[in-house]
Amino acid sequence: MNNLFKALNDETRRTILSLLKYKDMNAGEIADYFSMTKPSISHHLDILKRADLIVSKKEGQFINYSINTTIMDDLLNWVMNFKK
Amino acid sequence: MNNLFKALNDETRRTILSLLKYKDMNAGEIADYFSMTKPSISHHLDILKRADLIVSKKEGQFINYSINTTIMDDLLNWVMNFKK
DNA sequence: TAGTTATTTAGACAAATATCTAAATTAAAA
DNA sequence: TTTTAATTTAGATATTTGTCTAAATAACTA
Repeated sequence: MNNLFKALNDETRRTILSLLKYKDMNAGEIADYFSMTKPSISHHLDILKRADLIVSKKEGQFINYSINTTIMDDLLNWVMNFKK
Repeated sequence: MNNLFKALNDETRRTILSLLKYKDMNAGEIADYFSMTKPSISHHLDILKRADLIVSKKEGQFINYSINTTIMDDLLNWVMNFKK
């Protein structure tokens, strides 16, 4: 749960997730969306990956990222616990 | 959303929430539960309050804290957006 | 093979965060 | 009214975090 909450505690990372919700993107496409350097975005992708919120797959010289919504179930369950 | 995710991104604060889930507690009772100074706990309570996750009510020399689960709905909706 | 492109890794640095001790505030009790 | 108790505020400090530039890695292209 720690990694999950940590990953979600950043606006840039939450935006990345909402981008990937609509379609898979490679690292460069994601970086182009932000006014931030590629290394910074790479770092955010790493944190999202560590939280299992996204999955990466190398395709040629590109690295494709896609969202993993199953991990959201953990969060869903956590929240539901407070709604009785 | 920022304040909410920030507040939840800490094990101590999440534990405080799960304590308050069962019964209201005053600041001292909450602090007694942890091996941490009262000022530190007071700071955590402040962050939870700013995120509207808890509510405080002064009763005599005590300050009673209770959970506000309605704010969890925001989080619930946010998560649901990813589960389509 | 040499050069270009996509991405990450490494290292530095400023800002944010969690914690502490000491002091201030507020209310009850003696 | 003086003291005690509950809690917060203030200020200090070490750690974590987000961002950057420069360098490294890996794969495509001419």
